Amino acid sequence: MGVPMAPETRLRPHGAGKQQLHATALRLFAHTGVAGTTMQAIADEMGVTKAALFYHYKSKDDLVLGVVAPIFEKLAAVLTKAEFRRGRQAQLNEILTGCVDLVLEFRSQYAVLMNDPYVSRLLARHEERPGWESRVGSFIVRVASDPADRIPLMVFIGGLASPLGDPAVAALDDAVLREQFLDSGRRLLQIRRRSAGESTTA
Amino acid sequence: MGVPMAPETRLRPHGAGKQQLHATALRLFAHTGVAGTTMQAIADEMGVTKAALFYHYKSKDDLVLGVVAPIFEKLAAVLTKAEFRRGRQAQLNEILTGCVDLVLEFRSQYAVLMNDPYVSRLLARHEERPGWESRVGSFIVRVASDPADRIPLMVFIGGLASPLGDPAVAALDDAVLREQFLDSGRRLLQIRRRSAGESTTA
DNA sequence: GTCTATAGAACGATAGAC
DNA sequence: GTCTATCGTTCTATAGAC
Repeated sequence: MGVPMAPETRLRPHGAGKQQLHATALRLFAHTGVAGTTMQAIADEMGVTKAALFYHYKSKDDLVLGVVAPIFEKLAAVLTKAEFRRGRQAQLNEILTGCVDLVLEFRSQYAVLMNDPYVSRLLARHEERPGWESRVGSFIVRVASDPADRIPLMVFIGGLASPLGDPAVAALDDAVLREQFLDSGRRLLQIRRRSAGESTTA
Repeated sequence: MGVPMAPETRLRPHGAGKQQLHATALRLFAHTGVAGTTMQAIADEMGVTKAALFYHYKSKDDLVLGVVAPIFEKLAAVLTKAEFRRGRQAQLNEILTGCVDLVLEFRSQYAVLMNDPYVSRLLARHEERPGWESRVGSFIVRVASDPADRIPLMVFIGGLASPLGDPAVAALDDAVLREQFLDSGRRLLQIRRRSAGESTTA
């Protein structure tokens, strides 16, 4: 899904911090893909030269990791928290609320982490990292050992990234978005509205 | 689909046709992304040289178009068919069944068409093409003029690509997959099971 | 229809001046 | 902390032999 180019968050050539670099890189990653975004393009967008970027990050992979690391860590936390829930309903609910919060907080970072092959391969290459894909994958397998049962969950986790690609949707209030996402997830995963406790039907 | 298959589809360096080229390119596109897949990599995978690829396609963009064109055309047909339905329920149902059929028939092509930024930009650049994104986008707007109402539909259309990334899911029978996808979509979009008629609640 | 060889541009990344 | 300049590699794409 395409992403609306932001109205140009240009910054002064000198004195730019990692904040703006992250934001600019993320915007281009979401728009052109990580592999399709060159260091030159990021530098041009910021009004600096390529060499300035390599002062802050020793490689492109390093920059990509810097951009996706925050949401990666939080996703891992959501999975861990869900692991400790007893019962399928409670685990699904934890995933539901956790992922919705993640999407709202990180927006396009969610799509980049979930959909961009460059990121998947980069994280898998770093063996220190647990490899988020196998992490998410093995979690899903535990929640739904039968492959057919995984489908709604995977549709939801993957589908969450799409709506925010629509500018009109992205402009909605967080409260409205949260309610819509949660409702969609509850219907898809067939979750009762208040199932926070540990008692489940399973 | 009346595709003229050569009686002997051998995979050795010489004699490989566009069939194998499409299949090989698609596999790499799905795995590494279009921007991250070089002509060299495709050639290596097929056991031929780069130059051989440029005999069949005059450019990389041309190859990409060749790979995604079939599903692109069919997606456009699904949208057109849905446009002629009267009532929101009937339109949603048409989209639901059409997209599910598309995913099952084209598999990873669906994910590449929907998720890869290279493809979106390529199709948008060709003004002869309607631009599939604006096409899908404007259709969604017609079905759900309120942005908040679009969310479930976009979650579904975008989310359909995810489950088939799991090998265990991809190995399931088409019939099982179809049933799971349709059930997921009906719950998400709140579609009655037999809503083929034109009467709706709206 | 595939090969070898290569052109010309763009890539990630580095060195050294300021 | 950013610059200019450049290195070595890889990219898409082409030319010409077979």
